[in-house]
Amino acid sequence: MVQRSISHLSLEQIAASGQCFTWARLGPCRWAVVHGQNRVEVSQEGEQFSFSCTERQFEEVWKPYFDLDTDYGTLVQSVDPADEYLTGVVEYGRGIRVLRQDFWEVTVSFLISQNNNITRITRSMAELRRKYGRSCGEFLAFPRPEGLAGAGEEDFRELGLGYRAKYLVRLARELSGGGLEQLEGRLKDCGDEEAEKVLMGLYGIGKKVADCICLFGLHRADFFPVDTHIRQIFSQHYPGGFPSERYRGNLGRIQQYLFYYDLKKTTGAVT
DNA sequence: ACCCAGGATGGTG
DNA sequence: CACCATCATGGG
Repeated sequence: MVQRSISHLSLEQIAASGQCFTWARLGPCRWAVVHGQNRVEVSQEGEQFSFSCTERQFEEVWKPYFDLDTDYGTLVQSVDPADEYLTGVVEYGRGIRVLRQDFWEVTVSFLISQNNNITRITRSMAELRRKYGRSCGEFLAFPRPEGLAGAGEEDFRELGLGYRAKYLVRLARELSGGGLEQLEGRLKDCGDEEAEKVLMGLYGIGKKVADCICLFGLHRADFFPVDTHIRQIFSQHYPGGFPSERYRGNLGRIQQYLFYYDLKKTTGAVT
């Protein structure tokens, strides 16, 4: 058991932020989180957290996963005080962080996410894990490409993937047998622009999904995925353009604050 | 019944 | 190049 005091971290907010689709709620302030072959149960009371793991696992796996080496306090302070909208947005989502998730799982998540809603994405990811997951001790880890490569389009449609089923069929087969490791290796040597281009070369992955993969799966903090929510925000609050340069180095995190706020607003959680 | 959802693809002008 | 119909399917 590891106990830590951590600021700028709300499990509740992150779980509802639409960046990860595989957390399981265990209680009011308690979540089960799976990352690769690791699983942890985390509970939160204010800024007090307890993780069901060893110190070593915390340092090596969960500290990076929760992006705890990034100073969100400084980031929050860097927000332009004259920008009342963004100031409110960051204040509202003060517990948001951008997780450092697994590349393959993020790729599948956001491949499925296109023209889809978060509830359905979450359900499809759970079904994929339930049907094709690898047994990993007491829990199921998300399947690797090999675990999905045997499935056909109809198999994925049954899980609610709809027309995206054919994308996943092809992706899983292409990245089986070392293809995934090869792709990850190649992406390491790429700059941001190049990485985005490489990902867009995959069937079913366009610019927006590629940007999500770069941000959430490759941990490249300057990607700023523009989806329907962000488009709406831009037209409503930044008709003259968003001040990207000011937030260079943290554009992805700023994007996540904006997205989260807009997401809650449309569900009526923001007054 | 209608519109929307963390869009991408393939075809057309 | 820029548009645009189409793609499944559940949520609100």
